Amino acid sequence: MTTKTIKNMEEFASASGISRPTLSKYFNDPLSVRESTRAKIEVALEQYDYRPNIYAINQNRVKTKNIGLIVPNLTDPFFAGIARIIESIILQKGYNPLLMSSHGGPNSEIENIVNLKLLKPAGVLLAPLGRASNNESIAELCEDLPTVLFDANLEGIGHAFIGSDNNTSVALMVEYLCRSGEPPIFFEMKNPINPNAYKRRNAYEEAMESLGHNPHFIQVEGDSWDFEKIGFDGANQLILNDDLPTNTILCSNDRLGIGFLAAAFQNHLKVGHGAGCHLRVAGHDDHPFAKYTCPSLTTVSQDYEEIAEASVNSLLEIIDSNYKVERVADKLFSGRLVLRDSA
Amino acid sequence: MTTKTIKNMEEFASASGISRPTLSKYFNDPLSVRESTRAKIEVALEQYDYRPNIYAINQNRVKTKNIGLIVPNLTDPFFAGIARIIESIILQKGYNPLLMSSHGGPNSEIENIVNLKLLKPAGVLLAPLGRASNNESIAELCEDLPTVLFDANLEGIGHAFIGSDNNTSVALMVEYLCRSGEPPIFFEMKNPINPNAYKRRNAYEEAMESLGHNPHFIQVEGDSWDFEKIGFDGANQLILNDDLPTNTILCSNDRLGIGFLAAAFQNHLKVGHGAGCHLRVAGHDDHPFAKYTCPSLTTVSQDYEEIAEASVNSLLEIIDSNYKVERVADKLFSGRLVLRDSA
DNA sequence: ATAATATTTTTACACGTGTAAATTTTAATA
DNA sequence: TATTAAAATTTACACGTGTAAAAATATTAT
Repeated sequence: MTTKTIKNMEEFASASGISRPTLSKYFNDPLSVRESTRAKIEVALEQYDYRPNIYAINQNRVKTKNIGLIVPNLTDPFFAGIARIIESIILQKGYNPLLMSSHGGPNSEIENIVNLKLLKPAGVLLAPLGRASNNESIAELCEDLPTVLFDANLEGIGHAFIGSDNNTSVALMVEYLCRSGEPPIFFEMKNPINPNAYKRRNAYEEAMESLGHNPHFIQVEGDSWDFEKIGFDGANQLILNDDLPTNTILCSNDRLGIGFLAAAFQNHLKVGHGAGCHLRVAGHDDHPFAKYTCPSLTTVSQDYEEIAEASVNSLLEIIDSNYKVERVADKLFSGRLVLRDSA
Repeated sequence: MTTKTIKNMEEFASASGISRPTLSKYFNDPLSVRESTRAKIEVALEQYDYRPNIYAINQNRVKTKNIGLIVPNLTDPFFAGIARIIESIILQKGYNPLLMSSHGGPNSEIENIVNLKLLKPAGVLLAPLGRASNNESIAELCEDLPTVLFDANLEGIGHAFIGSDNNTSVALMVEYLCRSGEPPIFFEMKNPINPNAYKRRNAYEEAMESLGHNPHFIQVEGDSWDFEKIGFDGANQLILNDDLPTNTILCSNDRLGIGFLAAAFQNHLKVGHGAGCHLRVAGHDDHPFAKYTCPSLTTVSQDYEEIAEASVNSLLEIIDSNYKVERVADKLFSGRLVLRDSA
C-alpha cells in the first residue's frame, strides 16, 4: 500500500489525476463538476482522505460556507434545544454552523457579532437579547450581511423575522384560564432581560381586556438569567405576605414558573385544577423540563422544528439570491396550548 | 477626519508607522513588543480599528490561538454550564474557544474531532461520552494534539484528566444515607450512555459493601439522553408495581432524580426525610435545577469552577511546554454533599 | 462524422499573513 | 561617551487556496 500523505490540493491533484481548479470547484460545490469527474474525485478521496485547509479556503472566498448562529444564552435549555436543531439543519443544507452564545449580555452579543464578521459568514441567524440588545450595532451588522432574526424581533432590523406570535399564544392561554377558573394575574420580572417579555406583557393585557377582565401584574425583582431563582424568591415572598389577589398565575415564561412551583410546594400550597388545590400556575415556552415539574406545568408550546426550519430557509433564500432580495416575509407561528396538571 | 479604511496589515503598517513584522508579533502576543511600540500600535488601533484576517493568520501559524472544547451534549444544563465557564477562562487566557457538542453520539464526537483538527487548534479540552466513545479515534487525535480530558476519563488516552472523584463523592452520599435511614438502592439506566455512569455504579457497590450492606441495583430501560423521561417512566413503573425494596433511592445522576421525583409526586408519594414521608431520593451532580425540584434534591455537588480552571491550566501547561510535557498529573476533586429536602 | 457546447486543463496571479535573516535603530549599561 | 544588548526594520519568500483567461478536450446534438 502506498498511502502517501497528501499535504495540499496540488498533491491531491497529481494523485487523483484531476486538475487543481476543478478540485477547487468540486470542494466548493460537488454538483458543479461533471458526474464522471465527481466519481473519480470521490474514489481518490477515499484512498487518500485529503481535506482542504479551511483557512486557505476562506481567505480568498468572498462568500464562505459558514453560517453564524447567535443565541442569547446557551445555558437556557430552550435556546440550547433550538440551537441544536438549527445546527443540524444548517449542516444538512451543506453549510457550516458557527455557534455563539451571548451569555445573556449585550456586550457579549456585540462581541460575538464583531467576531463573526471576521469569519466572513454567508449569513447570520440571530436570536437577539431583545430589549437589552444594542440595536445600532446590530443594524450595522445587517447592512453587510444577510441576517435573519428569530425568536425575538428587533423592529426594522434584519432581513426577516421568524418567531412565534405572542399575541395569539398568550391569548390562547388567557382565554383557557378565564374559561376554566379565575382570570390570571401576570407574573414577571420588573425589568425583564429575556426576549419577548414585553411582548407577552402586552399580549396578556390585551387578552384580558378583550375578555372584559382587569389585567393585573406582579413584577418581582431580579436582573439575572437565573429565572428559577427569581421566580422562587418572588413567589415565596408573595405567598408569605399573602399578597396574591387571585388563585391563578400566568408566568411570563416556564423558568419563572418552575421557580414558582417550587416555592408553592415548599409552602405547602397545592397547585393544580383539581379539588382542594390552592393555586393554578401556567407558563409559556414548553421548556424541556416543564413535563417534570410537580405538578407538571401547563404551558404554551412553540414548535422548535418549525421555527428552526423556517429561519434557515429564509436565510438561504437571501443568500442564494446573491443579496438581491432585500427583505423576506416575516413568519409568525402560533403556539399550541399544552394542558398539564398545574392549571 | 481622514478615517481611511484599512484593508490589510500592510496598510495598517504605513498608517501606524510600525513595520508589518512587528505588527504581526504584536497581534500574536502584545507583550512581545516594547512598551513604547505597543502604545503606538494601540493608539493607531483606536483610530483605524483594523483587525487582522483570521483565516490568513491561521493559515501559516503552526500553532493557532484556538482551543477546542468538546462536550457530550450542550442540551444538558450541566455541560452547558461548565462549557460556559471554560469558555470564559480560555478567553481570559488570550485564547479563542471553539465550542462543539457531540449531541450525545459517538459519531458526532468523532466528526467534531476531525473538524477540529482542520482548525489546527493549539489544544483540545474534551469531555468524552465515556463508554460510548470511539476510543481508537480519540487516541489518534491525542497523538497529534495536546488533549486534556475532563469530566469523564478514557483510560490511557490524552495528556491529563481532570474530574471529580466518583468514589469519594458517591461514598459520601451512601454513608450519609445509611447513617440517616435505610441503605439506598442504586437507580440507573440499564445501558447508560452518559459519562461516569459505570464509575458511579462501582463506587456505590464498594461503598455499600464497606459499610456491610448488600448493594442493590435498579436498572431501567432507555437509551436516549432524555434522562428525565427515563427516570420518570422507570420510577412510575416501579411504584405502580410496588417494586421498591427500600425507601431510599440513590440516582446515578440528578436528571434521573428529577424524573423520579415527578413520578413520585404524581403517585402521591411524599418524598423527604421528615415524618410521614414514603421515600428518600438523592442524586448526583448538583444540576442547576436541583434546587427547584419538589422537594428540592439532595445531591453531591461538583465545583464547576475548580474543574474548569484546572482543565484549562493543565492544557496550557502542555501547550506552553511546546509539547515536551508528555503527561500532566491527573486531578480528582472530591464532591461536596448538598443536603436538601429530598433525602 | 461534424459542429456546437460544456467541461476540464494549463497557466498565472491574487489573497493577507507568518516568519526567517541581515541590517539598522533604540535603549540600557558601564 | 562608548559599548552592548534588545528590539524594530527591511527584504524576501512561504503558505494553500481562489479564480480568471485561454487553450485543449470531452460530450452531446445534428
